[in-house]
Amino acid sequence: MSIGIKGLAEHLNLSIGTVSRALNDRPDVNPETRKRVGEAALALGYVPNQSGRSLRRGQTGVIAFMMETGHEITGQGDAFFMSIFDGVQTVLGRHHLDLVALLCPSDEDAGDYLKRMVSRGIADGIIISSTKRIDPRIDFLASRGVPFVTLGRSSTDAGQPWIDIDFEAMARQAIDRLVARGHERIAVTVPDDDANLGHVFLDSARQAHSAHGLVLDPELALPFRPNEAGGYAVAGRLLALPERPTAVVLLNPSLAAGLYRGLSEAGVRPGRDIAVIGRESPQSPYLSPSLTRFREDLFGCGMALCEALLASMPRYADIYPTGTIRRIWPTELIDGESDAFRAGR
Amino acid sequence: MSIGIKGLAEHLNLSIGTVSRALNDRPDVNPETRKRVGEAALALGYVPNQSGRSLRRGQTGVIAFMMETGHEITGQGDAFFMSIFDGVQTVLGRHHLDLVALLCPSDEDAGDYLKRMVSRGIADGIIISSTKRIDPRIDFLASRGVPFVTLGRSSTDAGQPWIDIDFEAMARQAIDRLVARGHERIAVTVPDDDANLGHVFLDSARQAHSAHGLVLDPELALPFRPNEAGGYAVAGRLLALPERPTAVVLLNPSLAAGLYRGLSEAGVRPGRDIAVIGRESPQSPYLSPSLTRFREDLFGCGMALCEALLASMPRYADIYPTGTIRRIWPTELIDGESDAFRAGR
DNA sequence: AAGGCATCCGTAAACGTTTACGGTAGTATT
DNA sequence: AATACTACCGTAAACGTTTACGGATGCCTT
Repeated sequence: MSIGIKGLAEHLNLSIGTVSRALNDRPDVNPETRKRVGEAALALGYVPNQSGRSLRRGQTGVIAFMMETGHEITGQGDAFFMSIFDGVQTVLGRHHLDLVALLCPSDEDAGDYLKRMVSRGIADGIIISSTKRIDPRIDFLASRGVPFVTLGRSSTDAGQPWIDIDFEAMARQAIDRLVARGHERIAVTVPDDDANLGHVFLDSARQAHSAHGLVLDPELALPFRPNEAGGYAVAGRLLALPERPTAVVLLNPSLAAGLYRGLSEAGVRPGRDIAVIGRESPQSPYLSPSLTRFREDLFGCGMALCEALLASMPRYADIYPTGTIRRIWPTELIDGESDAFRAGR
Repeated sequence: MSIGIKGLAEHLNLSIGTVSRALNDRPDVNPETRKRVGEAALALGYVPNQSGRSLRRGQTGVIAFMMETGHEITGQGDAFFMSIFDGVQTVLGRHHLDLVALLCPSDEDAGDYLKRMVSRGIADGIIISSTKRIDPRIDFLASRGVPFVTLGRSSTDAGQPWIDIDFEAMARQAIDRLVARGHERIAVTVPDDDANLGHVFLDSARQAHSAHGLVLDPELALPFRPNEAGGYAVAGRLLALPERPTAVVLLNPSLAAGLYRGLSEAGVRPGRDIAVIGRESPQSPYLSPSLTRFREDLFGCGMALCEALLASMPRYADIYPTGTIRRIWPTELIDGESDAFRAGR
């Protein structure tokens, strides 16, 4: 098809070795020759064949981010992943690495899919997200020796680096705040699958309750699907409870909009009739009444994630601090009006 | 690192050629040998090196879908891309091909990014989405000879296959319907960039107006950002118009929720005070009053997209109909209450 | 002037596959 | 029994790079 390094070398009356060195900015090549080669490459539209290069170098220059299409990327928090991608790509850019997303079909087992992609050798390192409490992908990647990092902890531990948002602090702060305002029946939301963050959040919420001498009614742990419709459904379930909670904490960014819609249809107004604490999303700044919510520096989180990955790759060991990086990523509470409602005494 | 075909061959006392043939299910190899090889491969955990294979075969077995992270994947219609992915992957699965997403950083030129990815040889075929009226990516891919298909037409035409949603019909049906209900001041929404669908939609809306002896007031073409906040902004701009339109047509699936929110804050109720026609999104089934909206079979669209791509690849020429496929994908109007409002006589 | 050194470049092997070709058996055909 | 065919397998070249090694040239040192 197009020209290779061989054709380029012939055209320049040089050996392919020299051309390769010139293109890769290696030391022992005449600056003038280097210039000639560069110009000719541009003129002839030469692009290195990545397969040949990967074969020889044993690396691809690509980092992969795995996500599942069935879960609706967006549902997990809209700008959430996009912001993280931006952070990841910022770091990758410094090393001439690129990012691709591995899109696991909804009807396929995530483990099988990952296995296929890894055996394709599509990437030098992998980021997996939405970790489950028990996540076979982790053991698999570890056994294969592929550098990887997880966004989210897991009880499946292979000693890999991870970055995770501080859901403990989130639960504690939310509960503390609500209890201080007189609430005793506080609903919390939990994912409807084995997502690890759900377990972390629920455990912490329970602990925070007992720290105040309260106990979290199991009935008040409402399962959700991570999208707007899921928030709407939560509103329905919440209003249908025999003894209505006076407050609710939303674990997922997408829920607030749907919850607001569901509540408003029932004439229940956040901040006046019920206290709501949620998470930052593209919609949240526009919600009315303004949402009291947790926000994270997701761009920074993406950067940290990427740095943790690179630090675990031998090739970049000299650039990034050694040792496996594991960080709990801080979250910040933004005051709004949605939790202004105080429970009766 | 791990075992290669050479080690496998030594372990079996076979030549690498035979092992390769056995693994690739080629005819001239003893069934028993084939079995032995397969078992040994499994036992030793052999996985073919994709770089070596690609180098030799000249293909990667991967199809790439390019999107821009800056535009917020979700913003362009949430489940929109996810449904399309599902369709694409269904077809790809039939040919042992896989899908990856190329995530162009928001701050990088889409053309440059694509150029890098193509030169990486990361995929055998490329799908590009969100085509612009003038889209340099198209010329580039054509000049490189990479098989590709676009989701969306463009005035940059390189003879490539495309699939595009029927925005003409959408504009026509919406305007016809609204005019029939007495509306004469109908606002339409258009993307705030050079997206091709914006041009198509606006042109058709104009034609539909003149077919009824009306003219579309340029002031009523409201620019939008493709997400919920964009819908909210549209509501604001719409209500601020000196002479308020009696109807509005939303081109993007994400707009309706934000628009509803904006309108409701101003006490304006869709279907009672203004007619609204939008597009299907994950939220739309839950909106109240129910949204009159256009819906497409996006799963099927993804399949068609993928088939159009494969049909343009010599390798699959015998499986898919020859010739470059270009299809306008039908859209369907779902009745709701949001456009019940009839303009005065 | 002979040796040493630096600079630049060519040679060839290697990365892990695939595949056209030829070779060796064994079996069937004349 | 010579021939032809089939079934299976090994050999080796090829894909497009990178890179260790050595060779050639010219300059500087003694």
